[in-house]
Amino acid sequence: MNYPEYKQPLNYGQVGTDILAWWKQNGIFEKSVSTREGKPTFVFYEGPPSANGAPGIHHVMARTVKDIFCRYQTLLGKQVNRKGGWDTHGLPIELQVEKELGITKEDIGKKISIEEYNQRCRETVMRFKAQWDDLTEKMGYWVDLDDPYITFEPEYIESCWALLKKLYDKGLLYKGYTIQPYSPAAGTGLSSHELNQPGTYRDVKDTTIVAQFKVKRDEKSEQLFSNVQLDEVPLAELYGDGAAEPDVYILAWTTTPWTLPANTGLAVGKNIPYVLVSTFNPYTHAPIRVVLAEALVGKYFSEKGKDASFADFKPGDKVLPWRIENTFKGSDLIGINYQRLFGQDKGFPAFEGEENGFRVINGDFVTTEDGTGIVHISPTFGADDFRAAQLAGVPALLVADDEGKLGPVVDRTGRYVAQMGEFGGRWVKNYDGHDDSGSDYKTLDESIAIRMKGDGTAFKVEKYEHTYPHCWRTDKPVLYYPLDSWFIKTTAVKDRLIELNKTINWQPESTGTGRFGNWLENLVDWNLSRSRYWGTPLPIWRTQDGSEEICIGSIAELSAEIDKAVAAEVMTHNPIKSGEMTDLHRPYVDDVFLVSPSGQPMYRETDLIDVWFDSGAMPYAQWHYPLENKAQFEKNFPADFIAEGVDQTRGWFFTLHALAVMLEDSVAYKNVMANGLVLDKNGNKMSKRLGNAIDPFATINQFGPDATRWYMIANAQPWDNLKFDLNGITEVQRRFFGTLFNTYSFYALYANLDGFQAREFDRISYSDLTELDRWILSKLQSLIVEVRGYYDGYDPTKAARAIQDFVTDQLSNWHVRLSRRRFWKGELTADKRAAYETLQECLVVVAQLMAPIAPFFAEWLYKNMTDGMREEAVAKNTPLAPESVHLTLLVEADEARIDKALEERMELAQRISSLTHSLRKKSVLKVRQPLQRILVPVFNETTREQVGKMEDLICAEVNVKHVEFLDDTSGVLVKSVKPNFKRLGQQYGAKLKAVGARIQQMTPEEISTLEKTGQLAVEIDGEAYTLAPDDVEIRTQDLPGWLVATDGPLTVALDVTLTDELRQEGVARELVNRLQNLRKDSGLEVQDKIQVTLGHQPELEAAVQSFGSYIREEVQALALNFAPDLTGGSVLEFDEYTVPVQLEVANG
RNA sequence: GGGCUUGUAGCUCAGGUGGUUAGAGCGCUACACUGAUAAUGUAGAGGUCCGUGGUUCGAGUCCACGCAGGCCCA
Repeated sequence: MNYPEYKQPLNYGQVGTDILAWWKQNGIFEKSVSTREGKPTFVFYEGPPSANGAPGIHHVMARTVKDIFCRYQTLLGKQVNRKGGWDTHGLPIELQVEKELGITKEDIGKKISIEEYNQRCRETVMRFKAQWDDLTEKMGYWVDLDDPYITFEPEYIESCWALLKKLYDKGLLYKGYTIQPYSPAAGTGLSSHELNQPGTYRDVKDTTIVAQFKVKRDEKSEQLFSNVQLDEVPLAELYGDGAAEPDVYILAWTTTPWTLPANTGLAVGKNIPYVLVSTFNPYTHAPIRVVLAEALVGKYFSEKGKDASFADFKPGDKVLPWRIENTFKGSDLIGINYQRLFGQDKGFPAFEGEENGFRVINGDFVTTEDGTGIVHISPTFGADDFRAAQLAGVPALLVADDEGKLGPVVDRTGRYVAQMGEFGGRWVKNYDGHDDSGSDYKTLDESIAIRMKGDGTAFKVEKYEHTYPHCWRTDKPVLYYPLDSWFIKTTAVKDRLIELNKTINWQPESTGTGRFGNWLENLVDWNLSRSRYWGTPLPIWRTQDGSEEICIGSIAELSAEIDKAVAAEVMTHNPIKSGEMTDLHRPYVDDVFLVSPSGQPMYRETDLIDVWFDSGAMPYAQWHYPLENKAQFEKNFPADFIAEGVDQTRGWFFTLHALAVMLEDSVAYKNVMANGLVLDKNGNKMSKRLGNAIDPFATINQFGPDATRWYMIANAQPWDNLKFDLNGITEVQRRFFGTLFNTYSFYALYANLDGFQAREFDRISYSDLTELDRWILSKLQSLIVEVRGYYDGYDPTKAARAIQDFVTDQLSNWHVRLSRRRFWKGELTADKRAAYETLQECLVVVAQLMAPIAPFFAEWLYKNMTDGMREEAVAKNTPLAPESVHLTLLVEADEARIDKALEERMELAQRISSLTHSLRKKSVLKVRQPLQRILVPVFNETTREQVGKMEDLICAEVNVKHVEFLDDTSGVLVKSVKPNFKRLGQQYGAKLKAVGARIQQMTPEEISTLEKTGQLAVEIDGEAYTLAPDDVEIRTQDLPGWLVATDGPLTVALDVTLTDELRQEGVARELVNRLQNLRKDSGLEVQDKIQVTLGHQPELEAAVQSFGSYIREEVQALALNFAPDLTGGSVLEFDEYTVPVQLEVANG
């Protein structure tokens, strides 16, 4: 047997297992790299996963994408090294350890030492490595698992240090502060993760204030004082005689009144409309004018008070009279100065830069959803505030502490500092748990509100319920508070980041230009600091006062510095030299003290660095570069290709890019694919909690890795979210893999029967092939071009769909179906050889094309198809010499064999066949009943010629004797016209409707005139038009007296006349069919010869009389006789009668 | 709240540069076929192309504003 045969259905899981074992045994992955030694490289970076949890089905998705392009490039002959990696640091690991130990961060250093804690993290982080490795293998992801980079290893950390020092030396590493969520009661900053804990956001009732900020009258603000409206109505008329001109205030709302004394700016939206309103202060009843967003006027002023009499207003009236005086845009207000709410005159401190504060600035976050459309800015207590103020050059209110160090007006315990006048020492919120139950107890917010009411600077004070984040540990409200951090000055290279990003090929493009591009446009400095324990320590040592510092770039450098410290008696000995310190993590680095040039001791900054730095540093650190392996690094930088989930856009994709630009002035990757999420079949996120997570192992086990991968890739484009439905895999398995398997089985069955073995040489020459063979080979070449194009363009979905359509629609359902007789009939003729060779070529090429996506099945198919050819191939070193499809070179399309005309006329044949089948169906004539002819109307020679060439094929497929053509001259065609709107629209524009209607009314005579003379004069609405043939599409509508079917311009008519001969042939074919069934039911092999005896039946006898030899040949009968007295045996059932039959296997 | 993204048949998806009758596969119904048979063929049912406005002779397609889902960021 030349070709292995398999039982139906094929066990795809088993194919995966078997091929995997074979790969391992023969080191195929290693060979796929080593056999490409010296060839051009394709550089791929593995984004390191974290092995502290079990892998999920979405990892199969992401890794399939990676694998596809690495395998494809290998097929192109490139060398693709794939170094694996593990991400080992970070918060999720710490949290997991804390959960398992039942501790919190506060217990670290108390209940458990940092050393023990980090040891636990180190053990935990690789806990699921075995499962990950198992999945990697089973899903067929080829990556080097033996020599991965691991981010917690000293060499890796040392590389990170070296890179940090490079940045430090370039002046790109600095210490500053940002506004972060902070828990005063716990004395610690909170990560966004901690803020996202369930229950942190709670509804609270706070005192809120709409504050009035008094505008300073100057050039900028003059527009608020003198304008048309006000001039028209004398003041006296409004407020009574002798009234002074009212002050103008800007209104701003806050839910945190305690931040008002720290206000230094007001933000407006540039394009938001604002109004100036005359009214009274509801508490002091003083006449005032206020500025607020037009959209929010209704929130503060009732309809009743609109344009009401000001003179009649009396203190105590509920309804405030008001009138709009003027409108402005936000941009008009920017730059206006106002008076500080709690100024030095009221006993509050002066501060640096004060002269630049108390201005109206732009804030792109300002909305008119709530408040007044103007946002009070206190740069030390809000992230937006901080940014907007920084952009506008508005200072923060900072005061000096006892040591002269500047800080915000709230200390780290949550109290106002002493300088804060009458409020000095007050708690911002109740962080110390003091008794606040007394009836005369006032919160700070309330005290401030009372004071402001008295000052006439409060426009509205009310309790308001809103959601506010709380510390998950202390249950106290979070403060947004300035905290020290180390930053990488990414903003310094912003333009270069943007410029180089434009050279990166993003798939999909919108992620690169949109999500990533916008992120770069709005770049802020990269906050590196993390106040944690398990991570890469920041290698910076500082003196107590921060005046001297050093950034360490290697272990050797650290050791040398320690020596200096030992000499200065800051350290007793050098733990690196003594071998005590082999790990660069905390706490060991914290126990290292260095000495500054001026002799001061230096302590390490206790921060760890952002884990994203770890992964972004992998192009360098995976080779322990820049400390060694320069050549290795340069050979593998930048990457040709990376792929991860779209959620990595601001994670790994960014850190890779940022570091590459800052360190190498280069992109880190040339092509990048951002794949979407894997959701459950209803479009919900998968989660273990909801129980809708798919187990990747069970899935691969059940369906095999190939169907799983194929489904994921073919169903939706990788960058779209995938609604993962196991039924989809079943469908892929049945429709695609099932069909492909059947096609192979079909080939194997008959090739083995014939003892046929395909060879690379000694094949039927191309020119001797039939149209059908040349057609599928032409389609195959077109497919190669198409699929290569899709892979080259990083579009695996289209590649998969093209392969799938070729296999199911073209190869299986047309070529093989029409070729079946060629395979099962008679001796191994040249035509039969041609059929085998054609199918063989198609299957081998399909195996290659599908190999990147379905590596196991492709291997199975390739080996089954070519193992018998291997020996000769190896001897002659031909393309089929490699033992594995993954070691081959992807076939190039032979463009000379692409015959577009042939492809077109085959499509015509397919459509004509389909139409004929549908006609048979309508007249209830089964395909087994031969018919005399079909009629095809043709309007031009080309169509006639094309269909003519396909006549035999069409006849065979639809079982008719002839295809006849009907041309125009016959005069029997009834035609119809359809307006060509595209052309008409361009020509007639608005007149198109009338012209179109007129065309649809064209008479047969007019159609004929248009066709013959090439033009037609018509009158529409009294105007004369001349129609050209291109203006319409002419098609056959009907053939009177015939049964017709149409498909666009194509029409087919079927001759349903039955002659005696046709009838007899029909009976003969029925008989063949019944006998074939009987053969099959009797369990005969395809090659068994038989002897048949039939009972007496006139119609059958007549049919046998005329078509005996045909019948005998079809059913492989040596004899076919009638016996009038035949009894027993089987019975053949025909439409109208039954006949006894005896079937014997003939000997010999 | 912002950025990006998706929305077309029961389900999964196609639908260059606008062209009047919006397609495919699966599923469903009916019939046929039965030496690829857990396959195949033919026919049928199934659509406010998320909504509203606009541009246009003409919008699934272009524009604006919304709605819903998703991701990231505040």
